[in-house]
Amino acid sequence: MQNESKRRSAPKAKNGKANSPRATAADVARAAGVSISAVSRAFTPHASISKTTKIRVLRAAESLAYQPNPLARGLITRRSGMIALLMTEVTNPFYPTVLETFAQAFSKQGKHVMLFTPAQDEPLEALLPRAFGYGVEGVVITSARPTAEMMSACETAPVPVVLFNRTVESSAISAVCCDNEAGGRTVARFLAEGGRRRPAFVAGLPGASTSLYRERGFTSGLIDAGLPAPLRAEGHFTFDGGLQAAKSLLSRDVRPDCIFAANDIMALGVLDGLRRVGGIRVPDDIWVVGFDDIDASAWPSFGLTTFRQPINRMVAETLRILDLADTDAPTSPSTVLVPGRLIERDSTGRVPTAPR
Amino acid sequence: MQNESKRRSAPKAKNGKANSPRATAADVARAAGVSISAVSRAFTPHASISKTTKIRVLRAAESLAYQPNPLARGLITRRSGMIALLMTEVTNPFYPTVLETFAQAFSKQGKHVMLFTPAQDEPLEALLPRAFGYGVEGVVITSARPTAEMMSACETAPVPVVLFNRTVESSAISAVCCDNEAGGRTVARFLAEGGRRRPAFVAGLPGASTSLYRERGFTSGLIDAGLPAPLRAEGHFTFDGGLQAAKSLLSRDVRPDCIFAANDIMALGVLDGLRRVGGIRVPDDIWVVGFDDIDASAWPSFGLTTFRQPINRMVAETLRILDLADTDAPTSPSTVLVPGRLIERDSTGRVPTAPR
DNA sequence: TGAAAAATGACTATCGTTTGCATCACTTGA
DNA sequence: TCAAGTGATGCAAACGATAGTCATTTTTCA
Repeated sequence: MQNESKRRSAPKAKNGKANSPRATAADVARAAGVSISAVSRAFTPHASISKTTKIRVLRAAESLAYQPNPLARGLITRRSGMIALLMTEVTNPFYPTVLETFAQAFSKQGKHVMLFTPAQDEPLEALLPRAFGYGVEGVVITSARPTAEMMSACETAPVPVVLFNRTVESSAISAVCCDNEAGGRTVARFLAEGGRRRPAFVAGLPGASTSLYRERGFTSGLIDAGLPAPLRAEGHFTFDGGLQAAKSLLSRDVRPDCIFAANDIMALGVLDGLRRVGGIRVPDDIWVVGFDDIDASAWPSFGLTTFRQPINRMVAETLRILDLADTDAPTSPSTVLVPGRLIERDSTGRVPTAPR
Repeated sequence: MQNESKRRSAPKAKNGKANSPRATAADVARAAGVSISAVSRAFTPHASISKTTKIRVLRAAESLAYQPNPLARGLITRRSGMIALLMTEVTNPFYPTVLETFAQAFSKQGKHVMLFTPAQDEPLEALLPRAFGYGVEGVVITSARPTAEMMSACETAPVPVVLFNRTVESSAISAVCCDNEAGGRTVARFLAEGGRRRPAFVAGLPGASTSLYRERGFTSGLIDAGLPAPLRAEGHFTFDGGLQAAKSLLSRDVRPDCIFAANDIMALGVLDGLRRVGGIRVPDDIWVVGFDDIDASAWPSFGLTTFRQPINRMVAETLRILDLADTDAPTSPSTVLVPGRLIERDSTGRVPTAPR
């Protein structure tokens, strides 16, 4: 006796739209012939409820298209099934991919992503209290340089906070990051083994931890291989910045024979910059290496060799930390470094010895 | 007598984090010496409250860093200050820009974006009730082909729903769209005036309204100009699809002398595809035109002529509709077509007569 | 068969708001 | 001077759930 078909007595709302009256727990209880408590228990994991009544409730709930109201639930449990994602710039194509990966992953857990972007020069730390007000179950900060105020706000946060693709010296807050330093070192070794002798580095924004660590690893890797420290230019993490950096680097006294850019979008700019200058061929004259492995890097026009960040694994690690912090154990904040790997394409020549 | 300094009696939460006890309306009421109702009214526009008590409450609220809890408020008003954004694919760089523009615009109104992406082959219409459960004040559907079930779900929605960059025949639901047909026609006229004679079109996904209308306008524009209907290939809105489409088009009996792709990412693929085939130069032999004007189109390597979608205006129109639908007036759903404009770059030659 | 354990329902308190209603203090006009 | 009108205010009932307590079944297992 399913009574699912005729529930169309929706009265008109004031704005002229049909107001489908969402079923409440009471409705389900009535339909299933149980108490409201039972309904609540049916939707609470590990609650004291028998299998039979649970499925009875769930069946009734389904036929009524009932879902516990997350607002009401969140009001009392303080968890509304939402995760806050703080991000600033999305001009770098790396981040949309990150965003989608997160959205998908959370979706699988029945959680939803709430996006927080600071309005015109709004201080980032102002977003945190607002996010907490919504009862978010966790905060992921990505693509945003954390300030000191921010950090202290994070430490007193009522829910776990994870920095994504950012690290910070103070280890009072968890972070998930590709192993940028190792990445830089890998690139250095690769270029050295390829016989390159005059390296250059294109940095991102000054102060960005990613750029910093990549440069550190790169430089130390070069020195270990007996090469000089790299020439240096800044590219602000943008395509145009990379393009300008390439021009700047070519105007130096010694012309580099390889350029490592702190992210792909700059590396692509570098490639385009080199093309604009006559007589330079990639990879014959100059090798170019990026960092991220965004879609465009694989396009035939570029064929950019790059150090791939394993977004999926990084996201998975982030979820793990968020979940972990849920348990009662006083988890200490951890920094997770996920290894990446070099993807060879046309912008570099073959390394003579077969790479192990 | 501001007592803002000493409120640090935060007890430790079970997971070891400091639990800063968000101030409630009751706290503010106590501090201001008024009732809870007064606090509520102070935060409600047009409420019956005297100026003096209002500022007294607001002052107390500020010193306590109080903000009304959106969850509790949403429970009763059914509006939680969130807007749902339904999107599926973000591989097309057009959409991240859209996303950011929306996030920024809503942020300015004190609203927040909640992202809904269907998990692995989940039906899109299942997302709507979930969104409504969260008390979202509006729904923007973008980058998702609306199904029939979806449409009926939209019509009975308790809040305004707007299709972004999608149109649907049934005009029971509002839509904001670039004028795709006019865009296609503009491109056709441009190519005809440039002396092109053998046009080709690269379609996106079959059934996508954007691709459909662009093609319709393109074809009719060609015919008006005395040209034949275009050759046709499908590119699935992806770079690789465009690349394959280019190859396919070149293998036809008559080789086209211009290619219009339904979006930029495919057009870039087309460019790369043409490059792979020897002896073809752009724009000398073939002109290429895209649609969207994504960042990469302006990169020197591509220099893609394209029809720019005015994202800012489209987003602004969407906000206008959402706001409008808030009022009591029974607004009938409207379809807004925003005009775009052609951006000329290197992938096309100059049109002989100065374009008006 | 009996005792312990598990499941259930009824009830109540709570989460942090908004809001209808009643109240009360004023002003105002006849 | 009094009735009516106006605006500000507080009280208490929602909103839709969860969680705890307690009494009452039902099931489980020696």
